[in-house]
Amino acid sequence: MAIWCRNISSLRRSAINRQLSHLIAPYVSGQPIRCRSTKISDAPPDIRRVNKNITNLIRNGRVEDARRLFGMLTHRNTVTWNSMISGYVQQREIVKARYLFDKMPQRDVVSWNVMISGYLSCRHLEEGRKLFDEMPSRDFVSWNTMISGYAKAGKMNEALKLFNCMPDKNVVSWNAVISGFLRNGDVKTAVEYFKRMPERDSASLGALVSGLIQNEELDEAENVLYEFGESNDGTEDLIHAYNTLIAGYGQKGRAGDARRLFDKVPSYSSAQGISRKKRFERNVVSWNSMIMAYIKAGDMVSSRELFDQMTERDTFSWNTMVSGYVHASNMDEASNLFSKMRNPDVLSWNSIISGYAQTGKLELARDYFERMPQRNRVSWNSMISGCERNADYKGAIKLFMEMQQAGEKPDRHTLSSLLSVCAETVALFLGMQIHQLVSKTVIPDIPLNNSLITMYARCGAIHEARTIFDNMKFQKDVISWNAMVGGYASHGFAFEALELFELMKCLKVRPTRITFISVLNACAHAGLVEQGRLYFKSMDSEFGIKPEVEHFASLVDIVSRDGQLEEAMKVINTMPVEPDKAVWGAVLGACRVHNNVEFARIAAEALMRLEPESSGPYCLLYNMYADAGRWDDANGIRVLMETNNIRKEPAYSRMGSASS
DNA sequence: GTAGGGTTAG
Repeated sequence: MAIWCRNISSLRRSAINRQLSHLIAPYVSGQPIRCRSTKISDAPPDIRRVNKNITNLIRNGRVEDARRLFGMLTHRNTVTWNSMISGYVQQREIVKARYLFDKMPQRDVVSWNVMISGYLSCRHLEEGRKLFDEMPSRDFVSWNTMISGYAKAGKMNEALKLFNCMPDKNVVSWNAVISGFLRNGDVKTAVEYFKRMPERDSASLGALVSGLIQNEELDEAENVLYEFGESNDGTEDLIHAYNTLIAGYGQKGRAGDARRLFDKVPSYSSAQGISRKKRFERNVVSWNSMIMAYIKAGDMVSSRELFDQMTERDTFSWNTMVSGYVHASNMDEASNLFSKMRNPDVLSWNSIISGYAQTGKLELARDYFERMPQRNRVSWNSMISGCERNADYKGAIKLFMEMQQAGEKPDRHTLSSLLSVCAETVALFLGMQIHQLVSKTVIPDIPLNNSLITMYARCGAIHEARTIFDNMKFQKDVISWNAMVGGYASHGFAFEALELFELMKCLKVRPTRITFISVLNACAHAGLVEQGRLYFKSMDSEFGIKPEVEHFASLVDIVSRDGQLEEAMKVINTMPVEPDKAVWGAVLGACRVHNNVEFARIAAEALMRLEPESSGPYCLLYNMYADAGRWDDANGIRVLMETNNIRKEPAYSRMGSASS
């Protein structure tokens, strides 16, 4: 039988063995361990088999189980030790690995190599190098491990030193240094070394092309593809490399270039008798990549054309096309295509659901959601975030409860949506509970921390928001800053908002249009007229942000609150965008405070045009006329209201008392 | 398919 132990019956009695047999069973010839001691104890010691079990446990992430098995063995060979050490290395448990390494009776070159690679993957370069220098003999792997360790850590000088004094380099050594150059952005040297390589294998060209694409060197990638793609070496995976570049062009929105490359690849190879794998011809990935390129460029017509031409589509092709339509907000085509599918998988269903949910068709989304054969976390998240974005806050919470009942655990996306719900509904208590859930279930990343800040800030818990913000230390993005600056600004902490804004500029965090909305708002509330003007000017002059209508509204607000109503009108008359109700609302409010009836009339009339149903401007103007004793004008407004069938809203009860 | 190095497409 599969497990060999010297004294199997005593082992069997022990609890640990019961556990072990349970967990080893699936990996041993698919059969549970039979506890008939005669059969097992008669079995010959098969270390290879035991080693395999250890490896399998490790492969399934059960290193400690492997360790328990390892500890029970009476016969181990070097491979047993090496496997166990490698298990710890994979788990980054370098101390435990080293303990075994020091304890093992005999080491071979693999033991050293495993240990070295363990140190390198934990970024302990010096320790790795120490072992490398100590080891009695080295093979290719030892050298290459060390070289790639240096290359990955960005220490190309050290990598090259080793590479140059390496007695015999193989293709892996070359690949390691070249990918090191590429990772460090040294494209030129990478290509140079690639050209100098004595031999290349199937991965060399593909790795170079992909590395060049990551360095935004798409044209260079195309050059090397032509120069080296045709040579005898490395042509096996030529289509792979072509596809890489087609996809690369696609991601950069260069659908034309992608197509040019796509057209260079024959649809069918004329070479007969060569295995399909080795022929240079379009495969389904080429087609799918090209379709994606068109979708990325927003050309749904061409992508559909290509899709229709395909003779062999896989689920990926269908899903790409469906999600393309979803992103183009063409839900009719998306669902049309979806209804024609081979087997929609969970991704296909999720595309449709999120498409409907994001476009506000929550009932349709729910309908598909109910019908899908299998749901995953993304399905739930799509529904919840759809509800949140369409202001169905109750629906979002209800779905979350259903999700928990269904046994699906929330992830950062779920929690982020829920925090947005709390922020929108100013539900501080629920928000705090979600915060607890965050602490329990995930390590918050930047977006999730931003959601927390926004939630607390919206709920007025500005100190809580600031605590999260400060705890993020250097892990902030501009959204974190915006959330905090905006939180201060909207709760009347103008000074704190501006202080933070200045700090953010000092730290070279580039503000966005959102930042300036908060900053200008803070200035408006704090009455900082000149500072507000300066900030407004700096938007374009310092940061190249063209002011939009919201910013103009703030500027108008700033100057008109200060009583500079003529100045406000000048801004409105010269601004390049159409003034909206926020702009005129600011003017009207200031006119009321500063008692400027003439400008109030202009502002109110503009508002009446923009919002014909609202009684607000009528009421305000009425009150102003009444206060000024201009009863004719006041009555004129009343008549106008009756003519236009405007009913006063309860919020404006002040007018009722004034008129009666 | 017992352990160690580089690396490639949607």
